[in-house]
Amino acid sequence: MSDRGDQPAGRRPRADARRNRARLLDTAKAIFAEKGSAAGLEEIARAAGVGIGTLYRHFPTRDALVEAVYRNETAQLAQAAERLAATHRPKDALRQWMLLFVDHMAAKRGMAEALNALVGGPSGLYAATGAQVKQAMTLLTDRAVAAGDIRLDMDPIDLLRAVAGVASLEPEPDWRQAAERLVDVLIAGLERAGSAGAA
Amino acid sequence: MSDRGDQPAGRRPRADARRNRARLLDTAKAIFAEKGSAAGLEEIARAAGVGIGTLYRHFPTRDALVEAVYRNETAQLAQAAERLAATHRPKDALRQWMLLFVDHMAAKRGMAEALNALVGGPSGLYAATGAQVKQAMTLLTDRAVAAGDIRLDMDPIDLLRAVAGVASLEPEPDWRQAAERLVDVLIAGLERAGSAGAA
DNA sequence: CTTAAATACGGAGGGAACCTCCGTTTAACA
DNA sequence: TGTTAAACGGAGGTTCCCTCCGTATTTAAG
Repeated sequence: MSDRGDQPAGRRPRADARRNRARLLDTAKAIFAEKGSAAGLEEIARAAGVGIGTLYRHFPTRDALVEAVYRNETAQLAQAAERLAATHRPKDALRQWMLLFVDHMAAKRGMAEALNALVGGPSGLYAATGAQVKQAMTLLTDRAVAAGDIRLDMDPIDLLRAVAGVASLEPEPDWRQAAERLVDVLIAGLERAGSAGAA
Repeated sequence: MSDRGDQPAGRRPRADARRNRARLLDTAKAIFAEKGSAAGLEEIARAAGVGIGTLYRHFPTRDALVEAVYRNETAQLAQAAERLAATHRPKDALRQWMLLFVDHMAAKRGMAEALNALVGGPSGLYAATGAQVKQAMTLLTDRAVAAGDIRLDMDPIDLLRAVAGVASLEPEPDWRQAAERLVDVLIAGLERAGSAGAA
């Protein structure tokens, strides 16, 4: 199962509530992975063995459900950023983490779409998880800039958006490879960004 | 109005059919620009003063309508590619055209989404218009490669996808600027692509 | 153990959008 | 002007979204 859930104070949450919540998360994860995050919510509820009302009580919006499902994934991603920052030289850490980001999109097909949206809104939905990703990326780019590895006069999150843009479309066979190439092109470009605009 | 429409042989197409088709295109263009290409089709039909059945007869799927609406825009884009190729040095032409691509996304807000999808499927929907864009991009990158300006071991269309990824999200204020920066980073990266992977 | 109160369950049903189907209307051509 | 192919338009079936509320279950107090 994939969630712990805190209850700050008062009565203990009911056993069935916790059980159903966990079931919904697991089921949703499976179905999102298979059919993308546009899958029907009624289908998820049915597959989880609960009523549609229960789904909506736990996750008032589709976004809330998507975010809850992928909270674990993004948490892993954030952890990895810290680990890489501790064990690799700045530029390598950045590059590897972006590739890891690609891998996470590759792992579950439906996740591409979700991660894309996750990175999407500055203050919008997904704010909580989106911030994790943003923070991880910022950590890595700041380090690389400080080390003099790269120059960066843009929002680092836009680099991820670019990668996501390549990865979030139809399942072409060499899709992951394309994303990897793009990462390398971006890294190479960052090493001298600012000197290309002399048209 | 925005469409000519050919009729290969036989009876001349009816006047009302041509009129309604043109109205639908103009109305759809306006509404897509305002609300994105997810706007309701019934709304478009109503605004154009025709029945929903008429809309579906002319454009059997939502994609068919979107493609028809943006066919002109992408045709312009394709023309611009040839013009730039004729008047600029290869690398500059490529860069300028990618910026033009950004401008087109900026022009009509709803178009970002549409262009994104346009560039999306390799053989999927939007095949016809998508090919125009792909061809333009390929022309420019081939030239730049031949001139020795850049190295390119990836599908050139992925570069556009990356740009589209940055541009197709929430309306951040400095959005167009971000896309421009990305173009420059990409161009810079292409000038030495292949040497960054030495992790 | 019993019981009251709080909490959660589940699905009926209203609403919106999609798309099809077909009886009616209109324009093209002789 | 008459015939006929083509086009019109909207009613209605389907699917999904989400809300609302009567019923069932769990908790914890007595």
